[in-house]
Amino acid sequence: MRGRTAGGGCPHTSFHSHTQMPHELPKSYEPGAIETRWADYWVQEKLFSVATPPEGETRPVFTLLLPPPNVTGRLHMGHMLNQTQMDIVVRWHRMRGFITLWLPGTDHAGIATQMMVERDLAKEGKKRRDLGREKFIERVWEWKKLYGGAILDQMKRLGASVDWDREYFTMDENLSRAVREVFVRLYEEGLIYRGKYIVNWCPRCETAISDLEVKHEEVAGKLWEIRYPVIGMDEFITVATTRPETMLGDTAIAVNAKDERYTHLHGKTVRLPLMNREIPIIPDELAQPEFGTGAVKVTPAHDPNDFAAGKRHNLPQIDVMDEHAHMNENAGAYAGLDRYEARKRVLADLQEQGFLVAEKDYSLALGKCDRCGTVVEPRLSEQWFLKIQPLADRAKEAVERGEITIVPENFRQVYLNWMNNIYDWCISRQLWWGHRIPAWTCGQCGEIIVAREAPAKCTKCGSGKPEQVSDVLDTWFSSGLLPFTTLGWPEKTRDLEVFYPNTLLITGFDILFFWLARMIMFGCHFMRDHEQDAAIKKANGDEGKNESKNDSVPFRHVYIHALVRDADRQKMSKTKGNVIDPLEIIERFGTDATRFTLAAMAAPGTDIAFSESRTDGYRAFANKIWNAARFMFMNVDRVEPGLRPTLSGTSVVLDRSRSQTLEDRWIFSLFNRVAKDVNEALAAYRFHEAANRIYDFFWGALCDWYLEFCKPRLNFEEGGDRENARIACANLVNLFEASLRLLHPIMPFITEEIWHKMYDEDPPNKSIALAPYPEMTESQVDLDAEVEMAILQDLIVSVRNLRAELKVEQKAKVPIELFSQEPAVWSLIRQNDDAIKRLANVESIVEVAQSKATQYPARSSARFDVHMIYEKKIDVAAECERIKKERERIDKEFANNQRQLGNEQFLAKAPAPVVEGLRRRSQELVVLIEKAKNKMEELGCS
RNA sequence: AGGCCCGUAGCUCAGUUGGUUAGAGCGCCUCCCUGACACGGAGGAGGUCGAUGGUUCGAGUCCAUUCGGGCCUACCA
Repeated sequence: MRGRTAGGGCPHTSFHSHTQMPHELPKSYEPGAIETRWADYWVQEKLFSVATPPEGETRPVFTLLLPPPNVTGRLHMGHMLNQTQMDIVVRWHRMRGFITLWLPGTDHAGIATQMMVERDLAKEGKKRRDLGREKFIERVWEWKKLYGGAILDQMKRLGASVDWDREYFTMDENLSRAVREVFVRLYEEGLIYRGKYIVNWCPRCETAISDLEVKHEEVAGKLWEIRYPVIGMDEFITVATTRPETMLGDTAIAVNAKDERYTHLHGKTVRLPLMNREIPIIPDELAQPEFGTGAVKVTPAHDPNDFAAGKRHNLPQIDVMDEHAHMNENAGAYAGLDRYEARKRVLADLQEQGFLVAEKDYSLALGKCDRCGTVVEPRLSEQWFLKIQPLADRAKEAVERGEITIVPENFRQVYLNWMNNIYDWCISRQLWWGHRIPAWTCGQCGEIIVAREAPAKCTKCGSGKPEQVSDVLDTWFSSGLLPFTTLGWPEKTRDLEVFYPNTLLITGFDILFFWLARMIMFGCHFMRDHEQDAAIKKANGDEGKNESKNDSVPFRHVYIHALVRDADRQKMSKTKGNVIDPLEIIERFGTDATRFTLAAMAAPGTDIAFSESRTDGYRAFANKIWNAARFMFMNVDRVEPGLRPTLSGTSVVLDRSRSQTLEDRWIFSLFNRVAKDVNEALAAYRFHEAANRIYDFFWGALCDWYLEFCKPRLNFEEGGDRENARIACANLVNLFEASLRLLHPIMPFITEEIWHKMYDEDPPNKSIALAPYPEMTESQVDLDAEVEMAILQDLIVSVRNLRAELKVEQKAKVPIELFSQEPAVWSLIRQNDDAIKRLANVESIVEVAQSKATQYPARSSARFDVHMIYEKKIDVAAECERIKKERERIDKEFANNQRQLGNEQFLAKAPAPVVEGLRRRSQELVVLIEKAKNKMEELGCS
């Protein structure tokens, strides 16, 4: 239900019926109902859906991909920060006239989703193997249908202006087809290979995981030294290990060839304790003389370095564990034991048999599964790998050459460092949920067939029904393709032509390598011959810099956002229990206030310590806006019912033809300045600057000064001029409307609500989101007005200041005497006599020919002296104290100025405006010092 | 082991290429329920910018060292 809260009556009923104001607004802003209403409206009206632009389109394009949240996910503060920033940038571009596409979707999240469903199954006492692969996958799809949309629904509450018609899921048929295509092409190009290598294995998830999915944790462990008897000699060789149970799989001892301590043992063998196996001593660089004893055990099946050494020396690989990290039949007497149990027994037995030499405290970086925390076990297994170097080279180049810019810039270096030290990527996972690898094994001859569709028979031996490999692909393999697959690849679609490369990517640094790096690798590889529509590329410009740029990159700009922490700067985590639920915050303060908080705190590169008190403050800001609107409506309804804004392009319309009051000139000047700053801030992702600038303008300038100045003009009934009131109203309405547009990207809901009301629910666009964004109009910047206003403000504040100090009753009006040496100041004060009286609570202003600065109570500025006529016992001591303090400050500054101005080096080297400014200030200071001195004398201060 | 970031008012944070008097929100103190708003208005207190040294006419800002806090990358047994 949209519509005014007052309901019922005709909005244009005449001004005489005082019972019914057309714009009746509640006294305070309640965001809840208003926000959900507009959130629904935006989705239902499909306001942000983008049709494929036809040939010949000449508008600039802005494309942004939503980093797909896991289907299993629930919205957290990180999402909200990310999405708020994206929405701000997206709304801003849309309002600036870009064809703006923001693509939403979710990620199938292999391990996470499988775990969720396995947990459900466990409640029924079942395991996934009880169901079998097909049934299990059906079950996952059911789960996805039921819960998978939750996070996207939550997004709607944030107001995210995405194109819901283009929502994707990484397991959609078209995206899956693209994944198969990519796999096959990479395989055909020789970039994907299969082989038996050591991978990171999670015994709980029962799958291989990539290097990135291993989190290292520094723990206090032990280093055990074990001695192996050298055969045929009365000697032992001692090695050190942190994982003694792996010694069961040792197939050699390595020593460094240059290590003279062991030269005499070259070519000898040792007897492996517990297993009673004879293994050689080999010279290999694996052993570093400086470390430990200089000799190292070699276990090719359980350690990546040992694996490599084993290859060099043709050593057997003895795998002593199974996929659950239990010891297997190769572990002899220890078969069947869990790895840690086996460790205990092995150590005990070694001890007993006299082979354990020492047990030392040792700090080691233990690798744990990112997903479940289980200690990762290096495991020898058959996996699929992506040869990364060729892809990384291009991906590196794209960033080095500036075809992709990264903000904040330090992440550029992080990215390049990583690319420079990259290893092949293990892309196969032993899971059921995910994109199954498009490869088949022939049961007959063992041939591996990689194909887009299931082959009917073996391509080599011709026997029937090859079986598809059971592994699926790493989830990031498919999400790395999204920038082009969501636009229709491998088809050469018009969408690709228009929207690729994406303009921007906003994401967190935590998936810099997982996702961002992979998108760049895949994009540069698969889109290498791509060219964006020339007209659109030109329209987009980037000041012309884009035109020479390569169009294979997945996006032209990257903005990396910070981490949201709790108010005590602690990282939020479920285990710590300090997670702030954004929806709960929204419930309490409103989405707008929450968004504003995140924007205002989002200085690039700095983590955000989310504090509710800030949000509370911004809720007050929303309320302030609401009440300023009430004030405006109240006056419009009284002065000129039915008055609407004169929406004209990107500027604010100032009616300069008739009334040109100082406050109008001033606020319009300021507005334009702010518009300029905000546009610049947003262009540089300086969200906090944009937010603060608008906040200060709206509250500190518009509400605190402009509206106060306007009041008498609007009040024509009390003898005012009705025409003047009309002009004031029109200007106020236009200014307000433009301010709403300026604020809209950050606070979309309240701005939408008020904006519609300004047009009596019949606005020129379906949404303020489709109205143009304000830009600076140079001609409306009015420096004189700004200077004049500053003098008036200074005067008013001075008088308020005196009143507060003398504790003059709030209601009492006092006369003041004013002096200035400048005729211009005189006329300024005369023209604004009424405003000064009202805002400073002054009864009368008497112009005096002689300064009364020395008579208490008085204040001075460089431009005027004001003396208040008020009979009250003066606290001479306190006043002296105040002046003294002020003088100290001025003296210090003056001394500093003189020192600099007396310095020839400074005069010679400092830029002219700085010297100029200092000189001007010095003159002011001389005046101020003189005034203060006189006053002190007058008062008889010591 | 290598790299990165942070340390500014009681709290949370701004302070773009070094340039005149270091800012904001919240909190605190005083006064005011004035017809947009007490989620408000007016005024005020509060900082030797972690420490030391250097570059410079000039440093919160640049450099070095150091202390404290955080993060990322790394196959050293």
